[in-house]
Amino acid sequence: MLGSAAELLEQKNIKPTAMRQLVLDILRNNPQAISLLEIEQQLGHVDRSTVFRTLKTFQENCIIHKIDDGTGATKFALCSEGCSCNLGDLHAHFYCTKCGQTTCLKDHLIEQPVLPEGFNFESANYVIKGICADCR
Amino acid sequence: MLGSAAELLEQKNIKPTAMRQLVLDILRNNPQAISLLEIEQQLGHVDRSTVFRTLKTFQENCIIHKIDDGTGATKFALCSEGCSCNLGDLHAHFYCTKCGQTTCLKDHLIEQPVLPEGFNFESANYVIKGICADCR
DNA sequence: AATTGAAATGCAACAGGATTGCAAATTTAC
DNA sequence: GTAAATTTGCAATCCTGTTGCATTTCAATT
Ligand SMILES: [Mn+2]
Ligand SMILES: [Mn+2]
Ligand SMILES: [Zn+2]
Ligand SMILES: [Zn+2]
Repeated sequence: MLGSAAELLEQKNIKPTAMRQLVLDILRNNPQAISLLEIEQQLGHVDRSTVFRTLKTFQENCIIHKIDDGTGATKFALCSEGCSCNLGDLHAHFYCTKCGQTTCLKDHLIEQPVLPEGFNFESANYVIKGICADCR
Repeated sequence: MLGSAAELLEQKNIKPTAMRQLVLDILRNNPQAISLLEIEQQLGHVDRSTVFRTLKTFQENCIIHKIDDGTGATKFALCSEGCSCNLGDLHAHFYCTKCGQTTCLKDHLIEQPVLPEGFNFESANYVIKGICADCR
């Protein structure tokens, strides 16, 4: 893993502002996917829209990917090194119905699906729901 | 397929009120998954919360299943005859990024996933995104 | 160092969807 | 027919995401 958040940002040609470094640090330190609200709370007194736009920038540059786990609040997780956010990087996610945590299942890659004639694949969101190991 | 909506409801031990029959008819006549708002609009002057609770009842009784296609608005589609909403009935869905339609891919069944040690499977939401046959 | 233009931020407001409390109406049970 | 339970309608609220705009920050240029 790269050293500082600033280094990672510069490597992607993103100006490493204070806010961006803080948000990225949270994402890096968090093993699970987290929501905008959770980031906001971990940071304390920050502006929601700034964090929102920060996350948008990160997504556009494939630093993080988003997961729609069905809770209504989009979750975000760090991309792996070398990720290009294409098929081959896409993986399933696990949502624990007990603790509400959302986990990247990096080993569970999403394969090119067989679709009806005329349908064209672009991307996918695969969320598996159940009870996680910590909650049993 | 069963005859009237009323019959289908009675078979599931649900009181076939006027509203429930109307909502069920819309769901049966619609080949694609639809949102609460779309149902509301097709019905004209109905109350959103009543439709909302109707859909909740239908879900609880496995008459319909819900799909979170990432648009922010939950979609609903009729369950197949004999559906128990368990593994074996679960299937993927397709969201067209051009026309916004969400389609049941009934042939694309969701298999029991291989999960990390200690994780327990309950259900899944698998949405494939791309361009549908009508939009090419 | 001052100027200036671009980028980022903070604040406030708004949009859209989901959800609830509660009273009125309808249905069912006795 | 009366009482209890269910369903409905209406209004209000919550929650998340998103945008407009003024202000600030930053970096390049003179
Ligand atoms: Mn992930
Ligand atoms: Mn379906
Ligand atoms: Zn858990
Ligand atoms: Zn389409």
